[in-house]
Amino acid sequence: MAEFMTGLKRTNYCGDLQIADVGKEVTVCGWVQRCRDLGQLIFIDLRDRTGIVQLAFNDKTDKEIFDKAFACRSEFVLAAKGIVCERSAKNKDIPTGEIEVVVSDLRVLSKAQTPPFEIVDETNTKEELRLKYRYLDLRRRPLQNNIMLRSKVAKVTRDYFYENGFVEIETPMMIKSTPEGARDYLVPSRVHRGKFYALPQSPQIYKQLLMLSGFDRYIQLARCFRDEDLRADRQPEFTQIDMELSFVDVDEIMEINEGLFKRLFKEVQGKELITPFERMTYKEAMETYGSDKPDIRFDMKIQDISDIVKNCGFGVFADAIKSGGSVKAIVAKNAASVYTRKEIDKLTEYVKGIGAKGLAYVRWVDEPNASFKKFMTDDELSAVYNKLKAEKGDVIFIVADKTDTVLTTLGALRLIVAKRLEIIPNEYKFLWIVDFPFFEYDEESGEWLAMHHPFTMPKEECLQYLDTDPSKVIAKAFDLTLNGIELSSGSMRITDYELQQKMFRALKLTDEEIEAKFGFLVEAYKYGAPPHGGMGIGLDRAVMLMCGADSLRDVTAFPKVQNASELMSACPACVDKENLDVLGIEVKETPDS
RNA sequence: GGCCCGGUAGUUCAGUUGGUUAGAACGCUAGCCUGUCACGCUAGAGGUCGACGGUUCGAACCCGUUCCGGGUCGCCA
Repeated sequence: MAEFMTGLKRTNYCGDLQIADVGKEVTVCGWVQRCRDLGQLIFIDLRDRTGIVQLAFNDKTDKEIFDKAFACRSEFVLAAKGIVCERSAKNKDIPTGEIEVVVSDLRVLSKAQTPPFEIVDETNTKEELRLKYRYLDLRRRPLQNNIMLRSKVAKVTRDYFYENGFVEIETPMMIKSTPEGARDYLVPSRVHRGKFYALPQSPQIYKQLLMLSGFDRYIQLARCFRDEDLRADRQPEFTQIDMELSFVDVDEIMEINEGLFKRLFKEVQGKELITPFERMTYKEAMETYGSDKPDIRFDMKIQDISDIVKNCGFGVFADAIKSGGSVKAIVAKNAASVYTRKEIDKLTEYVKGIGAKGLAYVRWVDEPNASFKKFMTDDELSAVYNKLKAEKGDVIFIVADKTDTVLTTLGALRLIVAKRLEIIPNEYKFLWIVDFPFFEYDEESGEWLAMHHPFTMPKEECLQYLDTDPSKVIAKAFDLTLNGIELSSGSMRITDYELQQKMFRALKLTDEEIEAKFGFLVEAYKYGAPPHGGMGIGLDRAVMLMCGADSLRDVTAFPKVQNASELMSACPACVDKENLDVLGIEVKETPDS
């Protein structure tokens, strides 16, 4: 039978007690980390979210309490009252190692079964098991720290925006499904048979309408939902620091966000960030890093050697250029010892998997040894090495294909190689990507689609190309990236009715489609709209990077796994037939579970 | 949906060419121990080898199917 706290009240957190507290009578509460039974002495490490403190029990002092301590096991929940004493044998390795609590009143508030895995900071236990017992995994120090850091980020974010005159407004979780973008999570309506709500992919439309209502600076820590496949940095539900500002242009939105990150890193990390952050156009990012979210903590830039090899005897290179593509390379410095023939073969398999036809390489151990050397003259080879500034010890990777393929392949390769060579410095490199193209050519349909969303404002000087050459239209859209991860995405919005109609027409939307999808929004803009734009910052990703975590699962209290289920509660799950009947839904196949 | 990796005690893993009773460490249980702090010492319990089917005299091991988890590509305006 568990005991109660009657007559006791917690006075201190475990981790807060110090040498200065010696002599004080305190009451601490927490979980048993570990018991050390020395016969006539027992030590119990008591843990709460602040740390660990040692409880000391002596057989001779109080037999009744000693026997209680003797029966304690890992993860029992205790309240202990006692005097803080200086230890005779100190432990310099832990913050509370100079003191201990000599217990005069001990309550076993809850016994505990042996947990399925040890609750320790460093664990090798498989994530699957830890996720099934997430509430136990969350007792572990690293996860507790991550979750508390996340809370602090949210707090500082609110402080910052409130101080800057933003209004926090909640937008609905049940909204109209819009067919653009990611797949929606749908919620069937009981009242309206056959109709559905959608969970928001972002509060996009609502925040724009709030600008029309005059709230001119809006902020929300918004829950967002996307029914797409997961990745380490992608959860189906996530939190976005969502904002929208009126009477501003791109620069001011960027500035506000730089201010936020400066503040966050200072208050949460104790780090000074240098602002403004670097900026790079989308075009430059793609051409030099093969990515719209380049990791600029290291170089290994993509270089073009098309000119040198366009007439060479190596068909793969020459043909690629003849058919409008290009030949480009990255140079991995001092990589020849790591990248053996076998290792390079693995990379070749990898690039084939992501769409390239193959991978040419030069492995320079003593002499440059090119995989294609028998097809090219010595002069041509030298020209390549000179152009790339390759040296002894380097490995050159070359891809020849359609230019897009070449760039994305080398961009992906660049990251893999850098990770393998361990040349990525441990620092924070923010980078704005600006001047995104407005349209994206879809090979399948042969149509130009909106790269961002159809309400994105094009740059004024590009409007002339709307009808003639969509590829030349640049959007007032920008992303903020950090260490190769997209942190946030923003844009200015179209506020002019005529221009919006023009954009819809450029996107080949019919009047019926416009009316059905965005009718209410289009109408709203007829009634007076301030110029406005905004951003959404992936809070989870930002916290992940600040924690140095590899996965969003490490910064989300109750995350979902790759197939979008939650292992602890076994969600999603079947529901009662009655519930379905009310909704008019018939499930054809019921899974066995 | 494609590709790659993994699943053996509570946990993390080892397991030879397919061969007798499937091992280790940690954890757990019990005993001893007055200054431990990853306490120490002694003893003990603990296994549907993810599941199903096949090959074989014999399967943790070989083959097939399937389930679960991870990574990745597609996807993510």
